[in-house]
Amino acid sequence: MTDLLSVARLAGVSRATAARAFSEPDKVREATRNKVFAASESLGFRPNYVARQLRTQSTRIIGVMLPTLSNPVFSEQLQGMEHLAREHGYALMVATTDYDTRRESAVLENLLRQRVDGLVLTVADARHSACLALLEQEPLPAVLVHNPSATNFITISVDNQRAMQHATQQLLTLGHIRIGMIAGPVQQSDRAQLRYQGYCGAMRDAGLMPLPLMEMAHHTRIDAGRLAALLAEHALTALLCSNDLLALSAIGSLQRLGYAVPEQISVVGFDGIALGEMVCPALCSVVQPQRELGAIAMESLMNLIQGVETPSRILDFTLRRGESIAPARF
Amino acid sequence: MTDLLSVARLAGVSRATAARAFSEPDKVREATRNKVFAASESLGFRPNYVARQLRTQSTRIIGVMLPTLSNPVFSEQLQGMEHLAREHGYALMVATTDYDTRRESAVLENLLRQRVDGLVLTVADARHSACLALLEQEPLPAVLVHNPSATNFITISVDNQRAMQHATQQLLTLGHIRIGMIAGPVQQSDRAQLRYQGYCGAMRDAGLMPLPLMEMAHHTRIDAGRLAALLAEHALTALLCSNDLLALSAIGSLQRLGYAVPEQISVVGFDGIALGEMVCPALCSVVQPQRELGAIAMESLMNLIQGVETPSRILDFTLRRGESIAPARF
DNA sequence: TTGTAAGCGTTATCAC
DNA sequence: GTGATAACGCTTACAA
Repeated sequence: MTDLLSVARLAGVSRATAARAFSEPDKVREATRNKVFAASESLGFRPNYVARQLRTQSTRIIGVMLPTLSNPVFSEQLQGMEHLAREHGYALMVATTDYDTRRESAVLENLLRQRVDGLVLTVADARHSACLALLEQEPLPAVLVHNPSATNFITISVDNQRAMQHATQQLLTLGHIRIGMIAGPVQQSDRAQLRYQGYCGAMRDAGLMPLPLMEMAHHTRIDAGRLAALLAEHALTALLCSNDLLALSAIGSLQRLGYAVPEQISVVGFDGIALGEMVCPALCSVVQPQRELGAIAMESLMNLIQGVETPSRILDFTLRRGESIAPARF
Repeated sequence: MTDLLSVARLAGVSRATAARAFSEPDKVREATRNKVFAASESLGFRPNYVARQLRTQSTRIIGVMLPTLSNPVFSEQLQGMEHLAREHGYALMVATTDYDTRRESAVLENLLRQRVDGLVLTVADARHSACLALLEQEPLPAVLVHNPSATNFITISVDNQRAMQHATQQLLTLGHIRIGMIAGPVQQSDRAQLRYQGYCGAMRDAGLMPLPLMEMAHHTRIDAGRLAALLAEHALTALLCSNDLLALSAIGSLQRLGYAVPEQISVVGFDGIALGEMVCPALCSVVQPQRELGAIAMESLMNLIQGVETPSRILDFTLRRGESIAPARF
């Protein structure tokens, strides 16, 4: 691959002039500039960003760390970040962790070695995170998404607890009393824990005993057998799920078990993934602005990088009514 | 940030020795090595990959270009690639194009300037792609996913045409005759076109006239009004969809329109996304191994980078029966 | 086993 | 306006 020096030679100018022709075109006489461009063209010159990065000490790369891309919440978030980063001329280096804290640390270390200009990350549990502890020592601009419990960082998220509390109240308003909640591996998700607290709060406010959280082995798939047992044991009429995939999986399982949704049992999800609206019954869900979470996080990071102070933000959620909840029947 | 020279000085050795302590530990006496590590530790040294990349002319970064991350097919594929790349010590630089050929070219140029060691890409239409034309001139290892029509490249995909032909035959076997097909913007997807050809082939083989492809404005969402018109006009009893999101959207719309699926109308999707299995009725779909497509593409790329010749591959599909198709009723 | 020194392809700081 | 030259932080012959 040709370099700037060859271009300069072919154009009959110095390397400095060739460089200027690209970066500060008006500081170069037009004739010279054209010679440089012609030479560049004929040699198939392509600027080497790595060299530039080393020299300028700035990579224009943003490191992105996410638990998984198999959940649309995160891939939509990533899509939102990608668009915004591109607008600002930044590229994305993306890594996933599968909710594994050791991978979180390894990924972070890698990104730091790559000298990314900033980070947008979502960790499994911000309160017990070696990775965040390390990051705190670093002067690198960083924004967390979905991790409001990381109080030492700038975070972008919705109020998970209040959101789930709101959803629970909605069910209570519909006359439900025996309401249960399921989640994926809860140790791996501070979000799920906050959502459970929201459920508990709403139940207690209504003078009801919250049920223990039913924990599934997988973040996004129901164990139909255990679900059936849970329903029977507590005679549930409504089910809250800590995310939409779990909720959709629950609805499918329930229907196969012979339950009518929402006539016999109401189901509520969390996240508001696009698919939830398409299926029938449309999923009732706490909608968080998925792309916007990513886009705003990236926008905030861009500010930080430019030295502009930027606040943490709690974005609004909405409860999408859908068709998967109905008044309780007695 | 500290550099190797400072570490070396603190350890009382030369820069070369410090470097070797990291890259070829056994070529350094243990005592020296420990001095280096200790110095490195106390200074908080972190290798600068950018400098290494410039020096070694190898970034250990793979460029990834995908149409969108909003379709699980692609995000799963990316997930598969990410795992494999990480295993091999490569990082991923990810960009999306929204099926826009101009963005494809821009993204490619960027990735080339970043001097990625290889590329895994999925383009909108491999037969008309400025981006691939450019790439052909480059000596860079590259693998295409989902673009079997790119004959000058190594491609990993399923046989889209045969797969859709198979699905269509399945419907024919069930007694369906009036079978229609819908797709997203077909100009933007060579895959959709291949799938349509598969449908046409099966229909003709059965002595039936294929219907024109019904093109939706969006890749992943149905226009319910137009769908209804289509159904009525041709009195369809079965509907093929060029992807699963479209199919799920179609099922939802149909149910809201009062159709029973599959009793009145059978629906078949394409891709085999995980969600399709969860909903009820479970989506009948041509399943392609999404993660594997990504993983194998990345594996092939790793081979290419090491100079090992690697063939294009057509992976097997399976038809998942699901619950969204049934025998035709007369 | 360790040190010296050149070089990767830029950008930036000087002079002219 | 343009040119010479020194970094940026690392790897790697080659020497010692």
